[in-house]
Amino acid sequence: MQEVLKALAHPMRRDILAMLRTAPRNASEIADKFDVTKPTVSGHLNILKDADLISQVRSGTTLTYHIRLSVLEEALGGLMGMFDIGNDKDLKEK
Amino acid sequence: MQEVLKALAHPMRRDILAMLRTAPRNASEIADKFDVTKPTVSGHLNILKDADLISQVRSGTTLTYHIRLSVLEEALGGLMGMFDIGNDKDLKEK
DNA sequence: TTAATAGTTAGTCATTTGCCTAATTAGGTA
DNA sequence: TACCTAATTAGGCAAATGACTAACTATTAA
Repeated sequence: MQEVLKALAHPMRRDILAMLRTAPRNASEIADKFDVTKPTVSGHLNILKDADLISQVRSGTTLTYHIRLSVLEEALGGLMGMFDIGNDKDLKEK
Repeated sequence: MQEVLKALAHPMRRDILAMLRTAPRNASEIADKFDVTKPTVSGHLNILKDADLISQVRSGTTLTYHIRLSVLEEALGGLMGMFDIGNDKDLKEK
């Protein structure tokens, strides 16, 4: 969870995840969407990968990135649980 | 949302929020729970306050901190929405 | 094997973070 | 007033972050 929250703390990384939510993309496609250099994007991708929020698949010279939605869901779920938020389970207070 | 996610990225700040979730506390009570100095805790409280995740009420010399759960809920809700997560609304895909 | 392309890693630098100690502010009380 | 306690702000420092340019690795194609 710590890794995931750190990863989510940067807006560009959230935007990368959001664009991968639609479809997988390779590094160049991702980099084109942002006004920074490729190495910078590569760094952000590494952080997302360390948090296990994305996976990569090589095909020739290109690396395609996929979002790992379940990891995101688990982290957010854990956070909600930590604060007892989102329990639609109609108020089953003790 | 940016401020909230930055605030949530530090474990001590999440723990502070979790303890305020149970009941309001003053700065000393909070500081006692952690193995750091008061100024350090005060710094974390400032960051939580900047994110609007807590509010403070003075009573004499003591400041009592309250969690602002709605802010947390909104931020997490926004995040879920950003990734289309947690829509229990039985799959109403377009 | 030489070259071209996709992408990463290495190295540098400025800024931010997180912690500490010391000093200061705010309020209550003798 | 003077003093005590609660808590903050100020200042300093090491480590982490986020960006860049330059150099390197990996794969395909001529």
